[in-house]
Order: sequence, then C-alpha cells, then structure tokens
Amino acid sequence: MQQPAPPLATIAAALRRERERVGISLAELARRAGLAKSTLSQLEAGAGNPSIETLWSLGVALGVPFSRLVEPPPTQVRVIRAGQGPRLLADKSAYAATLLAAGSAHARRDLYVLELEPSQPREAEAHIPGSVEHLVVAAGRIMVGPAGEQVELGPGDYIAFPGDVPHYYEALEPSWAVLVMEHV
Amino acid sequence: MQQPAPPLATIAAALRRERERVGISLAELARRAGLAKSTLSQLEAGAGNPSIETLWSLGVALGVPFSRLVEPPPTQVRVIRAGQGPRLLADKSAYAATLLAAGSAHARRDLYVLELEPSQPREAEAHIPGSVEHLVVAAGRIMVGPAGEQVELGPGDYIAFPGDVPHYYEALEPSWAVLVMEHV
DNA sequence: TCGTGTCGTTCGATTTGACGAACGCCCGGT
DNA sequence: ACCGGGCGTTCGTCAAATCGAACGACACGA
Repeated sequence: MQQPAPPLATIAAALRRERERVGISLAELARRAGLAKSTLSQLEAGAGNPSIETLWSLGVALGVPFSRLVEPPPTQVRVIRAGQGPRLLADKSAYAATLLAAGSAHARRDLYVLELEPSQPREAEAHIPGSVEHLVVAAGRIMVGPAGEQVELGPGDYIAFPGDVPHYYEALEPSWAVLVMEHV
Repeated sequence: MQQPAPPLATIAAALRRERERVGISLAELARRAGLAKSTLSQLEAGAGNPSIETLWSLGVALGVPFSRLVEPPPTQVRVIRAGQGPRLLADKSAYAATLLAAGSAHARRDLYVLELEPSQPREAEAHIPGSVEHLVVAAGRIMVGPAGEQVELGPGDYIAFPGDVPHYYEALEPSWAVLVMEHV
C-alpha cells in the first residue's frame, strides 16, 4: 500500500531538499543531470509531472535512489530491551517474533527478533510476492529455508531466501535470530 | 548508487510481470488505473517514458509500491557461514564487519555482522544524511549510540539511531551483533 | 453461422513535458 | 559606478506522451 496522495508535491520537496543537501545550485544540478534549468525549476516549483527518465537522471545526479525522491522522510534514537517490545506472531509457544523496526513507507524492511523452541517444523505461509527474508542466527541451531531447500544454521550464520514461497523454520535447540523481512 | 541502465525495459517487464501476477487483463488494468489501453500497451511493449503520475496510478492499481516497478527482480537462496563472506572495515583488529546483504537500489539497507573486541571506543564517522543504524546485540556487551547518548546493550537488546551524526561503538567484552545500515 | 463480448495492437489528434533563450536579480572584481 | 558571471524564473516552440477510436483475433452462446 502507498499513500494515494499525489506525489507531485512530495517530489518537489524532495528535489529541493536533496539538492540543498548536496549543496549545489539549481543550474548546476540541471547541468549534471543533463536537463534544462527551466524543467528543474518548474519541478521544484511543484508544477509538472516529470517523466521517469527525467526523474531518474536527477536521482543519479543527486546520488540518491529514485525512491528517495518519491517518498517522505524517517527516524531517531530508540532502544528496545531484550524481551521488551511488541511480541507478534506468537501463535503457539514455540515461535515468537518481536518487531523492532517496522518498515516505513520507503524503507521496505521490517526488523524482528525471532525466538524458537525445539518442536515440529513451523511452516510459514508464503508472503506477498517479491518479499525476501534475511536471517542471522544469534544462538542455537535452526533448520530453515524454502520447502525442499532447508539449511541448518548455527550462530553467526546467515541466510537469505524468497519469502513468497512456502518455507520452514525448525529449531533444533532453543534458539534466537535476527530477521529482516524485506517486502515488495 | 543505482544502475545507470535506462529503466525503460525494466519497467516494461515489471508492468507485465505484476499485471500477470494479479491476473488481470491489460484492458482491465488500464481501466482501473484510469489510463488508455493504448498507453499501457506501449508501455508494456517497452516503448515509452511514462510520467510519474502514469506510473504511480499503475502502481496503485496493481497494489504494489512504485519502487517495485522501476527496479529489477529479487533474489534467491544464499547462505553465508559464520566467518565467511567479505570482511570489511576491519581497520584495526578490534572491529570487523562482514557484509551479508548489500542494499539493492531501492531496498536501501545493508546487513552486516559486527564483531568487536574490547578496546578503546571506536568513533564512527558520520554517514550520509538520512541514514539510520539498527543494531541487535547477539552476544557480549556493547556501549553504543550517538555522541553523548551511548547506551549499554546486552544480548537481545536493540537500538536504532541516526547514522548521520558522530557515534561510538565500544565493546565491554568480546561481542558480536547484527547491524542494519539504512541509508539515504 | 452469425452475433456479442473482450482481448491486445495500431493509428491520427491533442495535450503536455522538456527545451532553449531571454529576463531581472544579486554578488565580486576592476 | 560599471561590468561580467552566476543564480532562478518565465516565455514560446517543438517533440513526445497520452488519449480515443478503430482494427483483427479469439471465445462463447444463440
């Protein structure tokens, strides 16, 4: 989901913001991006509906990803102590997830801590297409991966796999891990 | 950084891919997005340089974020064993970072494993504006945070703080942690 | 077999985004 | 004061993106 809000104003603001961050003039940016000053001027004024190529070249010239130009901004200092924080997905008792950082509109990645007790394998439903799961085991041993491709991991081991196909988690001993869920 | 490659072909592919995923016809999508069939037809054919509004409405109609339409497809299964993988930033010996997953063009987050030995505090240079660091301690004890706001963390503890100001890492005992660096 | 519906493509007409030139403005050097 | 140079804006022109309508192809039912 994304805000139905027209991105025109957002883009205008983002362009000016990023340009001033880099510390260059409108004319200079236009030059680097290979655009006419007038075009950029109108874009920053909020007038206009730039083509992809135009916005793209601006992103390149500014050294920022594209997405940064069409979405609003982020965060500050926060601490969540072990065991604190919203505990999610604790369906049975063998599997608990604590949400540390929810993906903002443009940083599409959620950060979890996963706690698992030995039990029968947990089958995770497939998530929305394009999602990727990143897992780093902090302690214990876990069998994990897409159906048919499970791998056994120990402390410090890392795995990444598509989240949009059925996959399994199975703790071989009491374990916990850091999960980065990257969606869409 | 992002690929200098013209995203035109990527967009074409993404549009068709996402549309077929949703399982609707080109005409139906055009209808939902409020566009002419012809426009969409040409876009999927790879001809064209859509405006932001056009692409945006397609994203909305498809129920996917925008970014998904201007970037290449995702990953697959990958495992990096503890101690393997590219070791970075190992300036002295008290601080080593292993890159697990580099941020893709739009998923601007790098995943690291950090290993720290007790020593004098490490002062990290400020990163580019807008960056945020997320840290989950896996083992040991670490003092970490922006200058003047350091916090002591133990296993399972989580902290997030701005990466664009000077900040410190100090291991109180041999430690390791998972770091998600979220940039720009 | 014919009609009706939807599909995706192609074609001209029109809207509109991008360009280049000129403008007024402010600053620094001579 | 005068002048060059950069700034950001505004204007008319041109190319291109978008539209609407028509097309042939296919499937289904009367």
